[in-house]
Amino acid sequence: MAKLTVQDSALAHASSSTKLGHNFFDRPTLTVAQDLLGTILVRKTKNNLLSGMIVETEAYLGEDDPASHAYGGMTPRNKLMYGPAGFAYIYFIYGNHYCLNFVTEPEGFPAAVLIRALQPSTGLEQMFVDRKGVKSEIQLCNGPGKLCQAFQIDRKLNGISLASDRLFLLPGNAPVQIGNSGRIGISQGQDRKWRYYIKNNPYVSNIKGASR
DNA sequence: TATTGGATCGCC
DNA sequence: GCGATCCAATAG
Repeated sequence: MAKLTVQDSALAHASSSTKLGHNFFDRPTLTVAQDLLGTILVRKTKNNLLSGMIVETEAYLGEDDPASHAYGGMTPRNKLMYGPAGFAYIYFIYGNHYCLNFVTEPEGFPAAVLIRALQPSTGLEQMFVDRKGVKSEIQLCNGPGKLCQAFQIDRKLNGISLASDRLFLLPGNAPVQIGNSGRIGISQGQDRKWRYYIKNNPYVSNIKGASR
């Protein structure tokens, strides 16, 4: 592992009291999606410590949201969305990529927040290895599939608790300016402007036509 | 069992 | 702009 800075060491030894806990996630999903902006995602593997600031999220909310996996009711795949808040829901998409979500709201109500982009802060050297071919920091985590590749997140972590030491969140350091828009890559539900991002942050995913 | 299309990405 | 590539969900 690369040498750690003082700040990285603090991440590595984050106590359970500093992590965002169940009561952070067990709230209205649109609130959580916005409050996640500026928080720090931490990933620990056997050999690596990785972290980054969340700069873009999307909310998927209820069985009547036509863009949600929970649209039309519970299935084996979306079952986690109905479970208690504070767990990771990770799925495989388009035959190539994983997407990371955090389950929100009380048990029984299906909802989650998709993490769409991060500003990487720890472990960039390893991220460049895993994101083969990427040239600039900007491209490491500026998309939901990209950040899963950079953070070594796949189906093995599906259902993991965010109180675990392998994947957790720390509070942000400063308030952020929030913008919003329709969600990306969906064919229905564009009337719900449930994508949130940090204004003027260069690590937000670059989608043609999406507002900045 | 077969078919369809997807909360994406990277190359053309 | 389009193909890759796998799998969940649904229909038959």
